Amino acid sequence: MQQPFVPLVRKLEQLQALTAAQREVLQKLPVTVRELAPGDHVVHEGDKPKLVCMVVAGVTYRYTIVGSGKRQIMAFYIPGDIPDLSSLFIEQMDHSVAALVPSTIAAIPHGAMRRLFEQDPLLGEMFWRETLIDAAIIRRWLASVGRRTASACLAHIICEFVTRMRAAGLSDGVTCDFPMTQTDLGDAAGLSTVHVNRTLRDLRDRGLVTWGPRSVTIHDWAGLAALGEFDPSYLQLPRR
Amino acid sequence: MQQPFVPLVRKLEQLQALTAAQREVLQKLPVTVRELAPGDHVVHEGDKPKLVCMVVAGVTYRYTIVGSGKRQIMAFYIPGDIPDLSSLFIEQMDHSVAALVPSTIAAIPHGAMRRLFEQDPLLGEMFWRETLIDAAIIRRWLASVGRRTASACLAHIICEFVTRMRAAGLSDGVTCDFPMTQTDLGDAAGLSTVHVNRTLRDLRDRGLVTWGPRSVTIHDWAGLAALGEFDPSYLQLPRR
DNA sequence: CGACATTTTGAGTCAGCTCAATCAGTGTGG
DNA sequence: CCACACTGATTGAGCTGACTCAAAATGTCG
Repeated sequence: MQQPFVPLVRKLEQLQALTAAQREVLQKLPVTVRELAPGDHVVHEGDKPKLVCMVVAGVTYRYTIVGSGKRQIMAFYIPGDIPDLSSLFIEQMDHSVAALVPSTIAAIPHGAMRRLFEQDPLLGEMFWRETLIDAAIIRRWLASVGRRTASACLAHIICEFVTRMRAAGLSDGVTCDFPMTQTDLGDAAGLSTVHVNRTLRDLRDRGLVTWGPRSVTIHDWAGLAALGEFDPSYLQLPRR
Repeated sequence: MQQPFVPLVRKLEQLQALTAAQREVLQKLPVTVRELAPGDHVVHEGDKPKLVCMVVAGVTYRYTIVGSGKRQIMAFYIPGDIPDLSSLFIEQMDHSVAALVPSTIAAIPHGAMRRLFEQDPLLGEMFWRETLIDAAIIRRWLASVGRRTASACLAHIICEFVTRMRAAGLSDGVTCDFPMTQTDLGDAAGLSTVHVNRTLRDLRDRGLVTWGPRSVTIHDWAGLAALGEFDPSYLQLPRR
């Protein structure tokens, strides 16, 4: 099976190359690999995890349920991401993380992560930076949900996901696995499933994207990015 | 004038007492104190700051402007908060921070912060934790804006602000300075000013809150919290 | 093939929007 | 002390983007 740290190392190295020692320290972290079926939870709201979970393969998402029973998805996580890194410093989960598709995750004990940061504070700062990028993504979503139209919001979500998948080496930037259902997209964008359906049809009718089985193809990147006001700089990816 | 670090030390000590050494190291950080008028900027989107700015007095807010010219406010910051701590690890600002009312901020050079974290990694982790709480707040806003009604969203914002002000020793939990205009609240909640006005009137008519000049009084905390589905645990305040 | 999940469409409704005034509070200059 | 300017709160009226309910069509998978 794939070395679990490959996606993470790849991501961290986008900022700056790791030393051989750093790479080795990472790869020696004690991990427990786990396979998840769609809908299986990584953590539940209210849990007090003693591990952090890194996505190795698949897609997971962060969500919460509000009083009326509605769900708000707050992020999608792809290989290399650590959705619950915050549990290292915030004891109790204030949201849940679950798998969207069959996924592989690697659990690392909190203690091992803490020792890693003591041993190599620069690695600690790199992880801190990752949590800041995660926050920047959420702020973009907030701006989209609060102040953009349904079509702009969905266009932004599509552009962002494909860009991140591309950076992870999982898309060529044109066609991309896209496993979210229309219900998922609605819960991410604060829209009803019906309205997502009509809005996506509109994107298709405008010649921006087409849909395959659990995948998208972007036919007019400039048009889609303009519609979604998507500027990837907040993702802190290397210009390519 | 007030020691600039008093609000920050107070906030950090809510988790655990600082050692005398830690308190001293903090208070020896080189700061430049600056007074801001309402609307003055701490940083602009696109800037590459070389300082971080701590709120000493007043209120600042984080916002971005979307393509249509609409503004989305993404956080309010009160004394003790460091709105742009992320600039330490993310070079370019992807949003702006400005003063809502006459405010005092203290600027600390990035280099001094970095040395602080080297010198005392535990302090570094405390600051990391603060950025994670900031992210948790944004996620709550996302859930509110995406999936709650206008009245619930505004009730949540009010409860959260008063709770944080209380924790900072700036409110008794009943009456609180509340300097946001209805336009500001709309830009925070993703609503129009007109609708904010009607929704706030509704909260008043239900006997939940009354409004003074730049202040609120909460008459029925349980009712307001229930309406806004407000559970303060995500703020990581000590139970009192 | 059957059961279930997902997408699609139609039709009617409504929360929240825009436009347009009006009213109230505050500060400023004369 | 008053007129004026300006900001912010309030109200009315009509509109619309997005919602809900309901059902049909299309996958998908054991």
